[in-house]
Amino acid sequence: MRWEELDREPCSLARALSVVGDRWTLMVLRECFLRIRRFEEFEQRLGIARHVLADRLKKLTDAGVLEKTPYQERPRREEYRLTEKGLALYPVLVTLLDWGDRYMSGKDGPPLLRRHKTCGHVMQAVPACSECGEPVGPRDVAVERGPGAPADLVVPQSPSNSAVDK
Amino acid sequence: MRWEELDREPCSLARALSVVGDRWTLMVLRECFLRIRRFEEFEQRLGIARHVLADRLKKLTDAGVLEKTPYQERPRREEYRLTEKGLALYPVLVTLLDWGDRYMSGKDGPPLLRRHKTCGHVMQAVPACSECGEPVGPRDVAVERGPGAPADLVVPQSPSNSAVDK
DNA sequence: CAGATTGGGTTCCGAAAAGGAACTTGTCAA
DNA sequence: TTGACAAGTTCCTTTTCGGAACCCAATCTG
Repeated sequence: MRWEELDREPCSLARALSVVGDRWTLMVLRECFLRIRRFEEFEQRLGIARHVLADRLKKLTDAGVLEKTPYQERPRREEYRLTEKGLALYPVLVTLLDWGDRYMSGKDGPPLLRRHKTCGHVMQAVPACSECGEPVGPRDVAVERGPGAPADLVVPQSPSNSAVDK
Repeated sequence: MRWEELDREPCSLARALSVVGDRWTLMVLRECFLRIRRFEEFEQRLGIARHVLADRLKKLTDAGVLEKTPYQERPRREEYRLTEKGLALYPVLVTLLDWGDRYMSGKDGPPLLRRHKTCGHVMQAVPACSECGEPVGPRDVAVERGPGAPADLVVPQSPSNSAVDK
C-alpha cells in the first residue's frame, strides 16, 4: 500500500497513523497539550518550515483533532485547539514520553518528571484494563473479530494470540 | 530544529519520535508484535518499497529496538526481533490502536476487538499511575525538573501545570 | 496619513525521502 | 546449467521538506 492509503486499511493502528504518523504531527500535538495555540508560536517553538506547519494544522483540523476558532475579530485571528478527539490522544503522548524517559535518556536521567497529583508520587503511565483495572502486557490480550471486520480479514493468530493487529 | 536533530532535544517525547516518528516505522513495529521477522514478510504484508523497509529496519536495529539474528547459515539469513526496548513500545502501539478503534472506525465499529485474558472482558487500555494504579488524565499530573534537565530548560507551566512537556 | 508591524499564511527553489522496478549476491535443488 | 529464494542495493521519477522570500488585510506609530 502507499502511505496515503493507510486510512482505508482494516486496522485501527494504520488508521491512527494516517492521522498522527507523519513527521512533526505529534510534535505539533505536544505543543497543543502545552496550550500552544497560535501559528507563530508553533513555528517559533518547533522551528518547523511554515508550509509544513500549515499543512499539519490543516490536516489535523480536517481530521477533527484540532479546531480553528477565532480569538479576536478585527483583525480576525484564529487559534487551534484540541477537540475531544485530540485530547483523547493524551495516552499516546504520555506512553511515548515514558518510553523516551526510560530508553532515550542519557546517564543523567530524564529531563522532566511527572508527579501524580492524586497520590503524590513520581510516576509513569502503565496501560491498564479498562474493565478490571489490572495492568496489561502484550500477551495478556486475545484478539477477535470485531463488528467492522471485512469478510476477508484474517484475524492475527500467534502462539498465544498477539495483541496488536490488522 | 530539523527533524534529524530531534534526538538532541531535552524532551523525551522528541527523543522517542526521533526513533519511531517516521512514516512506516510504527507499521513495521506492528508487524513485529505480530511475530513477523523476515524481510520478505514485512515487504509483502506492508507493500512498502524495499529500500524504505531496509532503511527502517536498519534504523530500528541501530536504535536497539530490534536485533538482527541469524536463523540459518549458508546461505546466511537473518531475522529481526524485538528487544526489550522494542517490547516496551507495546503501550504506545496499544494506545494508538484504542484511539483508532474509538475515533477512526466507521459506523460498523472496530475491525478487531481485544479481550483481556485475565478478566474475560473486551477492553481498552487506559493509562494508570505506576505507583497507585489509579487512571491518569492530562490534568492529573504535575511536571517538575528532572535529573537530566539542562540548566536553561524552562519547565512548562500552565494554569494547572500540564503533563506533556519539553 | 504614510509607513511599519503583526498574524497567518503562500510561493519558490534546491535537497532529501518515498514509490516502483530492475539488478546483485550466495546457496542450493532439479 | 538453469532456476529459485532471501535479503538486499541501485536507479529513476515523484513527493515532501527545509529555508527563504513574498503576500495581504488590519492595525499601530510618527
